[in-house]
Amino acid sequence: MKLQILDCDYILIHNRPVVRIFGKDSVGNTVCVFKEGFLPYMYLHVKDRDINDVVYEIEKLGLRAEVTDKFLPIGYKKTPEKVVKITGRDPSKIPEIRESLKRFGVPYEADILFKYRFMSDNNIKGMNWIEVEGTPVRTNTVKCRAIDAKKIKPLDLFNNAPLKYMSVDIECLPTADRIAEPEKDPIIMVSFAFSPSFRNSKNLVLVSRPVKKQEGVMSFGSEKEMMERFLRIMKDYDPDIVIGYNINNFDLPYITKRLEVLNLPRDFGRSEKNVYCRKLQQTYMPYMSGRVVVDPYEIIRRDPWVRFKRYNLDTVAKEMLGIQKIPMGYKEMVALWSANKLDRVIEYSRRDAVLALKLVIDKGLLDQFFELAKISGLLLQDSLSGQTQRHENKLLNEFRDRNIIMPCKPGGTEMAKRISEREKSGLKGALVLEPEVGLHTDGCTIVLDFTSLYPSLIKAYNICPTTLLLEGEADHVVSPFGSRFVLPEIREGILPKIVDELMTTRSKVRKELKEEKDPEKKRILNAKQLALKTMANSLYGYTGYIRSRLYVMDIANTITSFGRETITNTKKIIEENFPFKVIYSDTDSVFIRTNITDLDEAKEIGEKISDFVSKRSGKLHLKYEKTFKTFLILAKKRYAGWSFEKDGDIWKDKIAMKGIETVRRDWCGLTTDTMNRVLDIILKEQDIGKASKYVRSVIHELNKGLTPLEKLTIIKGITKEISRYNGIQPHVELAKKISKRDPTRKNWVGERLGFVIIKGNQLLSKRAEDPDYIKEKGLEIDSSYYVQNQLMPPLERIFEACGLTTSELLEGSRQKSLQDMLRPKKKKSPEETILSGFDSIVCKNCNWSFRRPTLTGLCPKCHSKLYFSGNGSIGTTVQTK
DNA sequence: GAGGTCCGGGG
DNA sequence: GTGTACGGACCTC
Repeated sequence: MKLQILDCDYILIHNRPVVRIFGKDSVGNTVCVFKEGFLPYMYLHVKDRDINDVVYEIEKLGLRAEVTDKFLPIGYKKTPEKVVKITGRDPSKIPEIRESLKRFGVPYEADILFKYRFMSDNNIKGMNWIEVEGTPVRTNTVKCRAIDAKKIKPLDLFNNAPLKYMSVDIECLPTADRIAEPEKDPIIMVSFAFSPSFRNSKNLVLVSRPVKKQEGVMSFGSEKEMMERFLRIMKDYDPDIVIGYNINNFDLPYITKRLEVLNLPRDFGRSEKNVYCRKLQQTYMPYMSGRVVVDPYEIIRRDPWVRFKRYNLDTVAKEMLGIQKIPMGYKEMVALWSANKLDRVIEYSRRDAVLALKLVIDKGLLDQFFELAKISGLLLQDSLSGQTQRHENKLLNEFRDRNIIMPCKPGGTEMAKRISEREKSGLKGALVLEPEVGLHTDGCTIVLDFTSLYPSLIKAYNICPTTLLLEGEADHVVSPFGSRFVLPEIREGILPKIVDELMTTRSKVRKELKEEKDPEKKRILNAKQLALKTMANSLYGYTGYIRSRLYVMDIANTITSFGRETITNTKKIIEENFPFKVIYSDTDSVFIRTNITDLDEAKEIGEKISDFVSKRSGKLHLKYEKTFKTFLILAKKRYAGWSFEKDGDIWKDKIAMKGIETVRRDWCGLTTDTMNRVLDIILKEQDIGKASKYVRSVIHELNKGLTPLEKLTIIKGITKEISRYNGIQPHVELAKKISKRDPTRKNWVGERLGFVIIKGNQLLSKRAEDPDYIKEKGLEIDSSYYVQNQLMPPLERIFEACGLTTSELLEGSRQKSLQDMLRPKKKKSPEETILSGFDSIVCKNCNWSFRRPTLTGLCPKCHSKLYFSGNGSIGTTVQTK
């Protein structure tokens, strides 16, 4: 029998663990595989004691202990060490054993989840396929077919088994003016959406009170009856994937609590184990045995590729699917329920369930997680959470193959040590060169970057805890940071091996992707190459992550030091061999200012430079990324440019921005609009005079009161009781005012308030006013507030970088030509070194030169702790003996 | 620029 | 369940 692994757990039978693997066969049947005979174990590195004495003492405790040879993970050693392997019986007793054995030495692998220990040792990975030989068993512990496995063998199959997806959404009836609480407030509706359909229905709404008979609606006499049906639908449809928008932090915890209150069972997973939500700090973690709980909200919010202003279902569904929620305030819902007018509430609820399902299925939200599970070996449910676990599991597997043992997660004392160590010596990050601030318009600015710089460095220099030369001698590489790593001929590092495998597989997958025609397979291949990239790129982060099992500061420092050296060298190579200047660089990219105006020519030169540098960079590859026809840089990590990328034969342009936000929640629409327009004029027309004139016209309209109130409205939410706010905040003050005017409006928690600042002598925060009230009373807005607090701060920085002072911008004293604009006008402040034209400014103190006076008038160099001052030494190969 | 605090989604 | 765990935006110094 061939099965794809969906979930795994264990139970104790006669005091011995039995592993259960929940799998799907190729036609979608669920099968649970039972495997007996596997026992939990851990290792102990004995310190200051005779190892045989320790074995004897552990055996006295009734545990199996044996001496075995293992490599310790940190520091290169020619030969393995003697460690004790301790085998237990009940996995849940291991933590206790671990603690009691700490007096003998350092425990290793004593906190590996039992299921992952089993999976790792049997080469079984989440979402991968296995071949099982065994006999059927009768059991009432799992609610699907069960077999007792004699043999389990991993298989290499590409396709995925068909899965059943179901989304759930509940509506509750708050009995007070606050978010519903499961202890008190009933569930009034449960809606579902199914893929594939459930008894020919794509969706279904349950209502806890009688309603007229209609398609797709089932009504009940009470909440309890409705929830009983909920449980039956779970059982009958038997989903593999349970979806819900914010299901992790709302619907599922609510349902489980409510079932408890109603005295109903909570075993709607695939086994006898109850569904539960483990609370950790602020958020919950779901557990539903044999199934996977998927929260599109959490996935979308964490996706680095998409950014939305808000992440509520309405916004997200509109942006991603082009479908919105049915508009309804929660108060309206309560009112409609009281009035027994339920048609719209039912459709509202149904839509929510449909949208959540559509997000996951139509947008392929799980594709990448399937692949991440296959690569890391994690179960699908766990692959949904962070990078840390993925790397830990991957490393555990790789370590085991090479007879290396894995450290435990850091405990309290170890963490304290790490924190103080980090505070003392610090972790130096990437190199960000001081940019040549200003508008660059004479020629194209070419951007080149190193593909996967950190993974490439790990590979190129064999950087790994297991190759770090701490003592003794062997042929090695010295990093700019000063750490030594043995050459791969002596010992290939694990990190380099992982990175190599990830990168090699990725290029293979990308090749397949290009040739593949089947859209379904294409989708999987694309998800796979993205997952491989994610894994490769985040491995560096894991080494520097303070809670990592393999936290070695020298490793993280070594990687970044090589990175800094690479960038420094690249800048040098380019400037020595080409007539261009590197005007900015961040981590793995260089920005080159040229005098070339033709896009194709710029691309050609960019590629020529990339090749030239790549040839001199060993295993590293610099590649042409894009061209900016005009480029405006304000500061490190803050720039905008008129970017051109070639799509086939056509150049596609857009305004690209980094660190210059035009959209921010606490900015009004006017700021966003003005900034976008200003950047457009500056970059596309290169007319700073026109841009500044535009700003003045905006201010003029504002002063005359012609700007629509909607453009001036700032929205902020009230999240707690008004009385519990300490400071004075505009939207809170406004809420107080409204309550005073209309005493019926007093519950504000959860409301989002739009306000406009009006004229007056009071404190600013007290001058926030409701836009409707302003219209009604004809109040005057505080235009100077909008100029000073909303418009000017972001605009000032842009114009300042273009050589225009604030007063010039506001007064428009002199119409300027572009040439004039590029010359910073002489300012009278004595701190500033004054220059004209394109010469640079030199700081007397540190000799650093830059092109424009900075906003503060102080040298950016002397004030920031930068890395590149003393770190220029070059990694060289040292031969010993 | 560093360090601390708040808040998200859901009804 | 052999685990204990966010992260981004914003504000202040």
